[in-house]
Amino acid sequence: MLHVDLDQFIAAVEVLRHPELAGRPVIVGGRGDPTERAVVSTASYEAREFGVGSGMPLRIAARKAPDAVILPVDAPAYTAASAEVMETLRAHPGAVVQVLGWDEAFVGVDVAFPEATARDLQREVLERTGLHCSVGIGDTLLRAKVATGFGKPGGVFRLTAANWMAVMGERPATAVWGIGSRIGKRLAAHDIETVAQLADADPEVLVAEFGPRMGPWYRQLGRGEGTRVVDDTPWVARGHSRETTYQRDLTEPEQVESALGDLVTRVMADVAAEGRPVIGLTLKVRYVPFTTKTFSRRMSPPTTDPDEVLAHVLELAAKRDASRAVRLLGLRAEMPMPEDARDGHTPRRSGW
DNA sequence: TCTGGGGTCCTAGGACCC
DNA sequence: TCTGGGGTCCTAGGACCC
Repeated sequence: MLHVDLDQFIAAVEVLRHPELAGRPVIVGGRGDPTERAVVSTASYEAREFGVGSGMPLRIAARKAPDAVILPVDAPAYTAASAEVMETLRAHPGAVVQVLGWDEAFVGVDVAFPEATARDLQREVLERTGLHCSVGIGDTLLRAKVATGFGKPGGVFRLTAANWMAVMGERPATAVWGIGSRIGKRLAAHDIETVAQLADADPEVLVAEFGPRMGPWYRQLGRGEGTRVVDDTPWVARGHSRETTYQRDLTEPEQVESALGDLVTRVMADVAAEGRPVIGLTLKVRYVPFTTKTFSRRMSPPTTDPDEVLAHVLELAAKRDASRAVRLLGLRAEMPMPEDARDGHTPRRSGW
């Protein structure tokens, strides 16, 4: 299968509609104001030369790349561009498309020369959308996904059982999709540093450290093994959440109450669009010294009434430490899965 | 005057029931 | 002067991804 990943997607969409920005460092994040609390969504390759990357505070990014053009996030524009890209992939004969996000998808094809298909897809996407992409080829979703990184920008790379260890074995375990820095540290505590060491790790050690499910799972990741089928079953969201980092910390109870009302309104708008009730709520509170608490509760019976949800949210909020200023509030509503989406009918995790 | 926003899944521990 | 064992549900927290 193939994994298609648009190059610097958000920045590329911005350059398409602002051609005068081509070749300049472009940073997209927040409301485009580097004095605000926000982070970088995407930096163009020119901006990355200055050490700017995704997730970096916008304020720091502006300091590193003082001449960069900083633009606000325009989600509807990226959603539209993404839809155009995915339609292009689906239009390729025989392609099964599993969308992972705005800028990437797995594409299942049954062909003798996947490199040729990869080049075809790159050309089709470029011709129809003006966007460049990199393509990974693999015999598992994981290998295809990891392969794409070696193809960037604009290239094609293949990773299979035949070359996985040769290419990945000596790299850090965190080079694998699904092993982040935290798990990397816990692995290192057992002298598991590389992909090869993870692949050969003692299963009992991993089970003892990570549990009966995640232990064997991480070992499998080290081997590059996993799903071999692209699943284009439409995604069904398990829930919807909204969160806001306030530009000025909330100190008064009335401020918190009104902010919670806004959150409930936004979350319930998404929930109402789904036509499924709320079966659980999680309230997230980030205090001023950077600490986060969550409060959750099940809803029985399920409800679609925003007023009822608000009453429950206010009860949850009463559990917070009211003496501390609030920097962020988040609310997640969990919804029941539709009958026909149970038991793996919809992919349990995208891509895995 | 560091540290967004939207998702998913797993684990631990306590409550509760039989 | 004794409190097993299995199962499920709930809450809180952690980790990962784009």
